[in-house]
Amino acid sequence: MASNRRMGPENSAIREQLIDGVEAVMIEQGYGALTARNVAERAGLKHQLVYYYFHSMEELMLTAYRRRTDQVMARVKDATDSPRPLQALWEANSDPVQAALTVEYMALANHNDAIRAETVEFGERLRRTGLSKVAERLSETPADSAALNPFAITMAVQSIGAILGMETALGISGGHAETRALVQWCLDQLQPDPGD
Amino acid sequence: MASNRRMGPENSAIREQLIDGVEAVMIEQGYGALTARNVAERAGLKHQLVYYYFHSMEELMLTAYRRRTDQVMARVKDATDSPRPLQALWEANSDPVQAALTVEYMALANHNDAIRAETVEFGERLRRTGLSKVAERLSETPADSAALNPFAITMAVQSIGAILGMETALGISGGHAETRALVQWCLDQLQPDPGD
DNA sequence: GTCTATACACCGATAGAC
DNA sequence: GTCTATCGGTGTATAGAC
Repeated sequence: MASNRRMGPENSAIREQLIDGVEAVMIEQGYGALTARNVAERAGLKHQLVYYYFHSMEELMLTAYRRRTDQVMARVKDATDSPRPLQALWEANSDPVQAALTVEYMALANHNDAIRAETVEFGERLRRTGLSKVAERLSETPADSAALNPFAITMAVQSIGAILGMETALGISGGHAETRALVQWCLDQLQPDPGD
Repeated sequence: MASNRRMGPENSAIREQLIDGVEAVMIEQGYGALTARNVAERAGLKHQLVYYYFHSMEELMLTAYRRRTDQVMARVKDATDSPRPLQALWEANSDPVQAALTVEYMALANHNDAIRAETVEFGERLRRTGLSKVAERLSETPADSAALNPFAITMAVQSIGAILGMETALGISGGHAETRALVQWCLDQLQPDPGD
């Protein structure tokens, strides 16, 4: 199984270019087109270099996925540090390009054990991260129901934002304006804009 | 372009078996594994039969997709005919197997023009269909805000249900119980169960 | 209707030259 | 570090025998 092929260093610029290539192919052609030849060509490199820097395509994919989850996590942390964490989460969550990539990785996760394991761990961690500051702020406003659980509100906001982004990426727009208005109304009830 | 290859009839049982094969492969291995060989083998047939009943893999995929959208549409119509259309939509929308298939087709739609066109048309139509009865019922209850638009509520319920299903399919469960409680609370406010 | 045989392209992965 | 060359395997699609 383990071959004794020569391998390149982990801090190489070429390595990063290959990972960039994975994301480009993923966005432009989808996970089905993730081949060593496509990825390398997209990065202006020869396809054999993939196997100099990575043991397999699988390893390259997983490395690229981890780089992305780190970036998303950082963005969510920034959002929750803002004065209106729910508002920030909402705005950060409906970018169509990110949504298209998310769909692609979710589909991949459904059929690839390594990506799935990473996705589950990341998904749970992401929700907890988004949660803490939201819970803090939410406790400052009078809740009129036990149903207004911070976990649930965070998930609702993230879910609606995610689907809005996915649909926008495809070109579906029916009901979007109305939905944005509804969410905004809810957010304003829960955490009034200090500027108002 | 157009070859004059012999083609089988459109009302053949083998045709349906091939379409069943597409869905099986889609669920078990993902759209990346949608090859004539895989699909036919899954249906217990030789791969050349694909090209006797369909002009191309593309045509087979599109045919399978249309069969599925018809089924989903029928299910949503049933839901909206129930006494609590929103409640029915909610329950019909978070099935993990369906959600996994939906993710797969959304990813495919992002990179395949024919599937995308079909998805956009279907998505807009599905939302309008879910909408009519919801609007009707909603107008019977006193609305305390213009934000409670039927379009928006339908989309919110469908979005949260879809993400719940997708995450469940992967194995993510954090916050799900809380979110279900929140949605149920909202639904009960909007359309109280006549049985209560 | 269904099969064998075949075309040609592309895949992951490796060996070894430079 | 990066390249040429190569392996066996699999993909779509077609022609033609049965």
